Amino acid sequence: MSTKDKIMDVALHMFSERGYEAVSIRDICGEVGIKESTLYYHFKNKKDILDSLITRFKDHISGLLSHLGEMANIPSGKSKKSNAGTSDIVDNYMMDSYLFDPFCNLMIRLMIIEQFHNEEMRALYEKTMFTDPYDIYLKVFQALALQGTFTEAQVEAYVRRYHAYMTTLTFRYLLNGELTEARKKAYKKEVHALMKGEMI
Amino acid sequence: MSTKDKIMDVALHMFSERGYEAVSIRDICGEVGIKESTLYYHFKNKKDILDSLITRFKDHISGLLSHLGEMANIPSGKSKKSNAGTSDIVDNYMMDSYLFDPFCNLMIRLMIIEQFHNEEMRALYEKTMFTDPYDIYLKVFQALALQGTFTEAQVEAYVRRYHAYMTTLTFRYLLNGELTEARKKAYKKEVHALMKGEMI
Amino acid sequence: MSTKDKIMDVALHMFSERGYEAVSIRDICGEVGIKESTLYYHFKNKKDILDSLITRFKDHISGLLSHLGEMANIPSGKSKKSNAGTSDIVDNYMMDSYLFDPFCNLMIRLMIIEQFHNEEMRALYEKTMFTDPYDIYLKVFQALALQGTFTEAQVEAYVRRYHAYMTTLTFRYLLNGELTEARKKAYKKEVHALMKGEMI
Amino acid sequence: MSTKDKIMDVALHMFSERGYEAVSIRDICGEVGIKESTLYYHFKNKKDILDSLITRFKDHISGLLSHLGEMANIPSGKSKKSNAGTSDIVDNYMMDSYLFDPFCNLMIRLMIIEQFHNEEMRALYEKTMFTDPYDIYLKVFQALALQGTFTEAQVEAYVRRYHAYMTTLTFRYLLNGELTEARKKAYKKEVHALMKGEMI
DNA sequence: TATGAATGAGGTTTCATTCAT
DNA sequence: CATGAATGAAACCTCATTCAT
Repeated sequence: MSTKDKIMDVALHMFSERGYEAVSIRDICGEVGIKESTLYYHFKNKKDILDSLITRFKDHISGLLSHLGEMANIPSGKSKKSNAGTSDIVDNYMMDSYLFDPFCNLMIRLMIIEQFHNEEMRALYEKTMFTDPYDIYLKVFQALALQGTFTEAQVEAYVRRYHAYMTTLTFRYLLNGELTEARKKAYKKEVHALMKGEMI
Repeated sequence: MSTKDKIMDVALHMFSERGYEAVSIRDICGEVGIKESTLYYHFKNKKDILDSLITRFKDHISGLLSHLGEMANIPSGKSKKSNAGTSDIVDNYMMDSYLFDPFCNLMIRLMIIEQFHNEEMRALYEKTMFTDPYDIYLKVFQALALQGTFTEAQVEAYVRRYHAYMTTLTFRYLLNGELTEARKKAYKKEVHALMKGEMI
Repeated sequence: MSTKDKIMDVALHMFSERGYEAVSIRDICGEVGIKESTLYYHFKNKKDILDSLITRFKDHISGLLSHLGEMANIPSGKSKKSNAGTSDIVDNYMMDSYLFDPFCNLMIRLMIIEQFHNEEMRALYEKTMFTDPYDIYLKVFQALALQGTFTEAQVEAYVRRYHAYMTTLTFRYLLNGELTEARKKAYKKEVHALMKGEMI
Repeated sequence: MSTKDKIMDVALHMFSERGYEAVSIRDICGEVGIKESTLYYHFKNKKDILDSLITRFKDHISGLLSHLGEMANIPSGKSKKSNAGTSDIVDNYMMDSYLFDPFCNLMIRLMIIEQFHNEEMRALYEKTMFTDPYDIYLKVFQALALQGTFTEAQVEAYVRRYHAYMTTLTFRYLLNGELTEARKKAYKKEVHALMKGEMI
């Protein structure tokens, strides 16, 4: 990993634990193993590290969303197979590539901290934690409705419900202490249980 | 308001916006209108302000819980009237005296920020945002079940669902930007709508 | 003991350990058990405590010296008895009432610390640790010479030697760590041994 | 001289006059001509300056002692010439390289101040002002005894006496006010006079 | 790329002191 | 006598940053 990447990695870990302001350049450099003056070769200033992280996060998110968009455009004439497919979307995209992804998970934590006093962060947080997921779930449930799993009239209520479960479980299990494999597994299992038990 | 209370008030507002570490004694004193040295007459050190806030919060919470405990012991032989009563518990205690309460709301925000690196905060956050509310809802729904609103078998699922809605809405509307009267009203309305629409 | 005396007592203990500047009003008041503002009822300011101590010390010293002066004027026609008497002077005055006296001992320690940067203290230190003792020993040895213990010609050399022993032992055993009874006893014994062994 | 050395030099001068605690970082930096923040580039904290001085002093001392040890091993078959040699040891090592040495002299003053409340300092002070010198004088006088200057039986008494003279004169003339060339000269002369006058 | 050396601004805290009660 | 409340100054130290090498 390049020095620049190492800096971003260490910075994100620290920012997401203690908040941007509470982390010092010294803290970061100490962990990376470079002198403070060296950091300024790679970044204009402290803010620049944060900005780079945000940019990288936005790119990651829009990558995910565009992937998802392509998927949605595939004609749904795929019978049963695609049923599994649609909820796999949630597993693969929402979980594996987003909530469970180390980079994204830490970015979410950082956003949660910063959104209280940073409007840019608030907007991003709102979008990536509430708006986007809702839209994704909506698409998924609409696809499921097309497959006859349930009626179109039920879609909105189901989406709301699913979104509520996912959000609560996320805050409770994924944005708390360290994100271990055990926690991910437990989270996934509980989501699937709720999906089957209360969604039909 | 005494100087000490003013300090705690200002400190909480700032801590809950920017996090404990990012707020300086200078910031607090500037807002309160005292010299920094004066603050140290009232508090041993910066940490002491935080500790005092936490103590006050814990007292507030345990006050609420004990009140609630007394309520639960009142025999439920009150027909329809008490139905309204049980969900009033949620309105009065969970909302008006907790989520909407200016002090508690800011303490929750502060806990959210600090829990990422402070184990004491994490435990308190887990308890006051997930464990305690769940237990409260459980009591309320058990009372409702006794009144025949729904079967006992349904209680657990309903509690889970209600908790999920409440939590998600709380994070989305009450722990975001400023807590206005409009937001509180909207929140209450939406909760009631969900309650009636999806809980029967 | 009056509050004022308690303050002086505590102050002297602290000053003689850590030096005047390094001891704070807070330290003193904390130990005495009063608030800082109370101290200013008894003393004009911090310097005033030190000045009071110095005044008290000077009074003590001049009391000792005038006592000693009276003794010296007593005609020495007392044969053997007065021999013991003259060296009792050293025991009673130099040791019991000066070097071993808790107040004086601590004042000497304080002077040692302060004399490095305080001319008033340097003068007092020079006088009470070198000049005065030398003069006292001189008187004692002159009395001893009159009794024929040794010749007048030897007096000066004996005084120099005795002074050197006393001073060295004092710095080594009495101005070091806590002044315990054991240390005093050991000191006295060693002085007497040297006196007998090397002074004839 | 490097900035770091300049800091240590200035710090020692100030510490040895007013005591470690009473000297502020500001005082030191003002004299050195740097900003306070610069000092923290060279030293971890204030204590680190003191520790560095102590380390340097201990190194210096052990350098002297090991030199002295080598000397002692040289066979004494050198007749009269070596007589002068043995007491030159005292002149060169105890005086020129220790008591008169600007660095050591100031360190001794510092130790005297600090030993009253700092056990590490007390031990160092005891060793370098009483124990080590006694051992050195013992070796010198034993060498002189071998040359027949006096009998072996007299050695211990002579060492005690010499040590007492040296110590007293040191406290009186070398650890008092500024250490001028005149004072050094006077001190040396007086020591030599005593040596010749009372030691035969 | 990386570092050594420096800095102004600001951080938390302690200092001696005052003054009304 | 004693305290509660306040303060300006100064203590030690950390901050992000710069710049020559």
